[in-house]
Amino acid sequence: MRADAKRNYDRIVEVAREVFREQGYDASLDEVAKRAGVGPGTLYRHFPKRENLLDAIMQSWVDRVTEASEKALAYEGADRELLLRWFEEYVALISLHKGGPAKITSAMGDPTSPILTKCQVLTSANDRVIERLREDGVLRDGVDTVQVCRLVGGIATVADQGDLGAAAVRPLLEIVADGLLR
Amino acid sequence: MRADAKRNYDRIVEVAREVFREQGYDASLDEVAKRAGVGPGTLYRHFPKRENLLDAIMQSWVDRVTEASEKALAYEGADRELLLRWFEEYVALISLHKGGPAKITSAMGDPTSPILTKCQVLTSANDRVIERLREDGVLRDGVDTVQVCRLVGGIATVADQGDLGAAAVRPLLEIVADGLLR
DNA sequence: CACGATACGGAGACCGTCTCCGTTTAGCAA
DNA sequence: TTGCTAAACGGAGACGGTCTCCGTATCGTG
Repeated sequence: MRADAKRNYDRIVEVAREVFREQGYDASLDEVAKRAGVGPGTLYRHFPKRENLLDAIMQSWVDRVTEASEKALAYEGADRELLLRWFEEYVALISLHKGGPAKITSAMGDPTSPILTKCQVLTSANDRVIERLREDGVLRDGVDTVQVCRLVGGIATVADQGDLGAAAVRPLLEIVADGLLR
Repeated sequence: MRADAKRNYDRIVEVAREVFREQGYDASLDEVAKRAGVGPGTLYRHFPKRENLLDAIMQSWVDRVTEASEKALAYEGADRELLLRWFEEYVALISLHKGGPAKITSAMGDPTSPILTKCQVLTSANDRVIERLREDGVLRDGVDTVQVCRLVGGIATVADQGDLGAAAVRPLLEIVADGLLR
């Protein structure tokens, strides 16, 4: 990659992160290009689809994810509380941008999604928490990771779309947690 | 309303129902106008916002909703099964169109939404079921109708976006139901 | 420094939303 | 039936977003 290309690439990602946080995932890409001081052509060459840009933005995000799951697993307390803490982290992680919960949760079931690999990091982080509970023998029978992601992702999605705060989300997570534990 | 106006109004609603079912809630409105054989101006005069058109489409839907809740309440069996049957009806009702679950669930918390009144029909139908369970003393403490709508709406939303069938949705509903019952 | 590969960026095609306003029509009254 | 007016129509076009094409500029190597 040529030096000027890399400069533009980095700058676009940086600006896009800012713009998406401000305006959500459907912000204008020409706007991103303009703010980054490049032509739309340049942006679309580096990132042919909107998703490719999102993918690039998420590089730093994957680190956070693993970190969060490790933090949750390190918790020395009741299983229910461990699960709830993880759920809250999970919701926070996918809600960093407006529209994130819907985007990420639906990408999980779509093998062609460009952000699939990023989502898999999340699913496997979730899996570690779920496995731990299964080993403790406190998990409902027949539950799999994907189902948990869908349930929590669903809550995060409605919270995102309805501008609900953590206080409104917590009881919903508790209901799901209690449904998952035996 | 003049006769020709009414004719066009009705025709637009009819066509829109068809187009939305085919292409989802973000189908082109000019396309709707074209298929209805009217100019875009006519469409936008009758329905200044996309939501107004959705609202009109939903007139027949509200009848289905009350019917469904009555059917659920008439069920003579275990509370858990009653709740699950209602949940399945609920999901089906809001998933009639692609994008419906997200639209309807987020409209519930938005007092300015033009489809608010339609959603209230749904919330109060849900409320009747929840009240029945509360009277039976099988409901978890501190649960309110809105929370239930959000949980089930969340599941329906991810199912809608991920093209999940009833078979994948059922276990999720069971988990939520068990979390809601004591 | 020269030259080929690489990257840039803007003009513009395309599409959806929505408005403005000149034209048409319904429906009433004489 | 005819004439009139308020109501309704509908299409041209402004606007904004997406994305492409291609002539131009730049990098970095020989």
